[in-house]
Amino acid sequence: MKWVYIEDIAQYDGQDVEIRGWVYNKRSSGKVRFLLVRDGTGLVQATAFSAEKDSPLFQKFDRLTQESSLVVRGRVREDKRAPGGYEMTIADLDIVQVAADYPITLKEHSTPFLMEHRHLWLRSSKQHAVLCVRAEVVKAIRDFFDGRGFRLMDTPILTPSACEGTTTLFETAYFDQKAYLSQSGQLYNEATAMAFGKVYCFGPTFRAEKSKTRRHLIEFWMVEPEVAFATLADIIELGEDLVLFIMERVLTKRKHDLEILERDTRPLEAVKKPFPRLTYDQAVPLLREKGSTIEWGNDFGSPEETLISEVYNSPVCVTHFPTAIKAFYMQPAPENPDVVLGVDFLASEGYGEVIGGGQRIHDLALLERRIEEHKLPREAYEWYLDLRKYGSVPHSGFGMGVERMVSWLCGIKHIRETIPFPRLLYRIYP
RNA sequence: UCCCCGGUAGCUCAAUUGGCAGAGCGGUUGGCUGUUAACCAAUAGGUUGCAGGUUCGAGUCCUGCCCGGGGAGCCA
Repeated sequence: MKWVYIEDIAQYDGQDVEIRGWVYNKRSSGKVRFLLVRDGTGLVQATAFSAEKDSPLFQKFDRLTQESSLVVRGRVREDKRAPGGYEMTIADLDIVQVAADYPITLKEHSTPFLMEHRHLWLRSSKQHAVLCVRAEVVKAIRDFFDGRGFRLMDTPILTPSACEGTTTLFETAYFDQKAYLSQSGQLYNEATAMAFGKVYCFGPTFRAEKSKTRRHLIEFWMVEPEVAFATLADIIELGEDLVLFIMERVLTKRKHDLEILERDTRPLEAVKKPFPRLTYDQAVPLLREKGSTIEWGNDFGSPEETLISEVYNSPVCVTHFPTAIKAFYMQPAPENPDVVLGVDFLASEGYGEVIGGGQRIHDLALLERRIEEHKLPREAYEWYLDLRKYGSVPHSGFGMGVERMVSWLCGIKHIRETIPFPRLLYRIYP
């Protein structure tokens, strides 16, 4: 008998097939038995009928517990009463293993309990849906950049020095030296961009920040494109196109998962190019008008991001932040060196910053001065300064946080559910 | 690091002013020919996070600690 996956079951209407999976739930009603089977691709109801209640099939059925593994064989038929619209009439079943008391029931559980059982929680339908969306987002990101002639240039995870500060780095032994886990591939991206023109890196990044909010992970995935000769305006457009590309892909290919998540997709469908642009100078009075106490020169906090996303029914691009609060490599605006050519993309519906980036300093003398002002060890940046000695050009790039994007698309409030095994401030298990 | 909240059965939660520690789910047993987190009946299940204190009496009040959740700062 043919082994098929549940996601393909509609193609086998009227045929005998075999499904290999796990018990999601079961119900019995005298001489009828209902089994909800999942196989990783979907859920299907399998039904067993028998005139005698002690039939061998029923005896096997009654031994099954939640999450027991099994092989069921039977005929597929359309049935409106079944969840999913198709049902299998069980001819025979083999038990692979009878599961011990499964801790996660179909009833409510607290977050600490579910996080403790994350390795099992992944089997639940909503977690399954979120992670399918994540996989689709990752695929969309790669398709987007590969389709536009970007070269994937992976940057190292073990690095000899900080990209920005030094307080948020994980330190590790590197034989007789110290190494740090990467918190951004950007500096290396600038080198590969000068070699390949358009590049991106995509991988995990690590920040030892004692952040304990629904928007932060200690280990998260970031995609970072870098484009030689691109200006701030070019990179903003690239970011818009990327966001729209991912959104369209997920809305078409993961529609079913968004339904499972009960995501109202109308706000996502309404997102259009161009996103509203707002300079920092314009944002500050707007925020104060809405009740924020922000002063010119302060960075946005999460309340400020939420306020802005409430004003616009769209993602918003905020640009030209004060030089003092941004990274050392940010290019000052030509008309006003107190602000930089940087951009933050704030997602709609209060999902916060999903993209941050901008134009990098390409002038050697200015970059040297900034490294000094930020009290960074010059010797660690010699290679980086070389990029400004040998054919320096204006260039720009950004970083997009995968988990924040997934959380926005899925309408999931907490970022920890958007990665299979989240690393959090007080949780590294499982 | 700081602020707020919580910890009672396997799970989710109750417990009046400090006065017999309970319910639903899950488990087990039985019943039911179309269930949708099925339903009905019965049943087992407790070091109330840990240590100390107040009291005739503490799940409840006090002190310290541990663990977790939400937020700030910082950021994607």
